[in-house]
Amino acid sequence: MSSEKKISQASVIRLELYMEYLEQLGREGRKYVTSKEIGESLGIAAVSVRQDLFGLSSAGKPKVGYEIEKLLSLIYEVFDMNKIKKACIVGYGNLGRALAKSQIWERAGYELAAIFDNDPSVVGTGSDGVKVRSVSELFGVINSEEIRMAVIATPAGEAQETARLLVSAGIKGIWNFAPLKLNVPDEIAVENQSLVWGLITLSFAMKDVETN
Amino acid sequence: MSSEKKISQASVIRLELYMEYLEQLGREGRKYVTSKEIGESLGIAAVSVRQDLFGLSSAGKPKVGYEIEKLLSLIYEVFDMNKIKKACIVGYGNLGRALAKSQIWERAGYELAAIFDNDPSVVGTGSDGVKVRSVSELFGVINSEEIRMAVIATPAGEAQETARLLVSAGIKGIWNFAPLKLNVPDEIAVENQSLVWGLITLSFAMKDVETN
DNA sequence: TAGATTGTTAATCGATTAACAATC
DNA sequence: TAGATTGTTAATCGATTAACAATC
Repeated sequence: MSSEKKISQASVIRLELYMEYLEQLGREGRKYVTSKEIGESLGIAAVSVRQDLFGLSSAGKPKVGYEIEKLLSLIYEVFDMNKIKKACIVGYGNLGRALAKSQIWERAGYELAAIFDNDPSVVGTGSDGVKVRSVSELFGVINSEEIRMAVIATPAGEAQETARLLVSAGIKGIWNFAPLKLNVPDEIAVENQSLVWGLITLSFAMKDVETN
Repeated sequence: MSSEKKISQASVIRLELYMEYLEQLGREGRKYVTSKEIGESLGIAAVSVRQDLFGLSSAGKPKVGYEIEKLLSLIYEVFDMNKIKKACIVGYGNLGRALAKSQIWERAGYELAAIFDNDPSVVGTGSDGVKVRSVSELFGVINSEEIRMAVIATPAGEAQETARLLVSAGIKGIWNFAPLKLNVPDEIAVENQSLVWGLITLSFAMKDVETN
């Protein structure tokens, strides 16, 4: 049914940039924007912008450009932002707490439905009405609440075992903050966002610039 | 002086994976590892592993494999992890606090030297001996302490102005958590690690799998 | 030695950029 | 209409994979 072209990982990153930029233009009351303007504002070649939007089967108008509202609808659709999906967090340390309190859930179309932690001293506390439960309840809660996405914010040493447990409970996508490759079945989507790897990547880029 | 080959962004990500894996093998007392074993453990083609290590001018031994300690030294060098560099955080909200308290600094070779925030109610508080200062002190402190790397953990609306200020103070690399493209001079390294973009990327991957 | 594994060039694949016809 | 901009194919570029000689 879906006649969509394949959207590359690089294109996904750019579409996220376009989304923020288009929303900003929308707030300023703009109706249309050209690939040239998007490209110049974001440091991307206009032809790359057109290719990315071509991948969305987007309908721009020659000479006028792309209708901002329509383009945003297509992007929201691609990112599955229109329906509310349930998420849970495993690990309620500093990072887990920051994530729980952040506004990313609403922004991306999620409801934070559960939080799990092993530490008895945090079980029962919570954030905005979501109580922290024991990991022993993880399997049952994910099943009964039909949660399909989970965040791993545990210590690195517990990440692999947590992933195994999550998959057995029916989780289909894992947002992994532990700095290691999770061993999970191919059909499980994993997005790694290890903070330390981000920091190291920046160190590399800074060293690179110096050396030149 | 550096005869290093160009290391691609994709290779950097893989080298981070190798690093964690090699350290684990080292803790288990292993001395050598082959590209085949690294590849199979991390889901990467062995020839890709060899190409990445070739980029490091690494000296493996045919039939034996790569010496783990030597390989790790080369990776630490590439990631500039051997010398302590100074970092600062701008924005002491939930995310800024989680970052300040995390162990990533030591891991990646940084010393968290300063924290800045605009909110008078958090100025003066702090984390592990690092006091939160007013943003009005930012320029002076970065200059006198010779800090060259900064984290932007401010609200998105303040990120661009913060970046401008940081660059004017002499910062050379920015770890940006705001979901937008920062407009900075080309020679400034920027690593974007917007949490909401990570979450959206996962949503896309999950949708992709469903559709197939 | 024979066999396994590296180092490195060549081939393939995919993503970016160029070109340009279609069209508003 | 003329000119600007999109949509889309072709060309280029870079990264991944294949091939295989060197070598331990």
